Amino acid sequence: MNFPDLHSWNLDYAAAVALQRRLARQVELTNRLPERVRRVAGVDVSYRKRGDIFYAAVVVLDFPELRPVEVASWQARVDFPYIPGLLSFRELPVLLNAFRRLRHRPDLVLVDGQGIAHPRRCGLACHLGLWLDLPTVGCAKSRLTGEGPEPGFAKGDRSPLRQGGEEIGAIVRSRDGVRPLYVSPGHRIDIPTAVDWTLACCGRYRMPEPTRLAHLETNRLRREDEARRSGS
DNA sequence: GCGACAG
DNA sequence: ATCTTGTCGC
Repeated sequence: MNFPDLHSWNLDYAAAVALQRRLARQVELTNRLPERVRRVAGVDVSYRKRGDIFYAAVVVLDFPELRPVEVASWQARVDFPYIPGLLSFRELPVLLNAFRRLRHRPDLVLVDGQGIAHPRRCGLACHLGLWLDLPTVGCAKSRLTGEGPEPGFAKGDRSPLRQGGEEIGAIVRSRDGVRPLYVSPGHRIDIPTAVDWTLACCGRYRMPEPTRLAHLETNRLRREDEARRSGS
């Protein structure tokens, strides 16, 4: 897998928005998953509120066992600020570098953030899917845009997430009674299938196993690095 | 101008 | 995302 150098986007707000509009046209919303999905990956990024060092991790699990089979990570300084709608410009570079260290190519990637449930239909999951040329799903813990009714109480209950006339994702109950997830396609997958895979990857926790484990790994890395720094 | 706003 | 203590519920 080869990746261009992304250390500096060198983009202002208008240019980033323009780029997203172009990228959104390349997003595919039809299923292009292999007949048999054997490996599902989850990605996440962690950092301090007041700190520019980002820790990214990608965890690959086998399916349907959902056992971790490989972990890759990367850390780097990030200067791009958090701007609602431009999250991918902040987290994508360090994430791609973590992916670059991966030996096994996953069949599907679950992302902590939105897919097409984004003002310009180009959330982090879409941007990552396009870069990696892989099917991706956005599994966000909260809403960025769109509206929809509260889904039922039971695990698996869902309701459509819409913006204007279009359906951009689903509000999904991943466990009984928990706050729902905002699921939307990232790339090469449709909405119902994105929901199916999200639920298929959920164990006894609110977050799907791939992103949940990536989150744990990312926090472990940060604690480790911070301890290493204060001790030297 | 005002409110909303993934992580 | 992170900060941060105790507290409510299974």
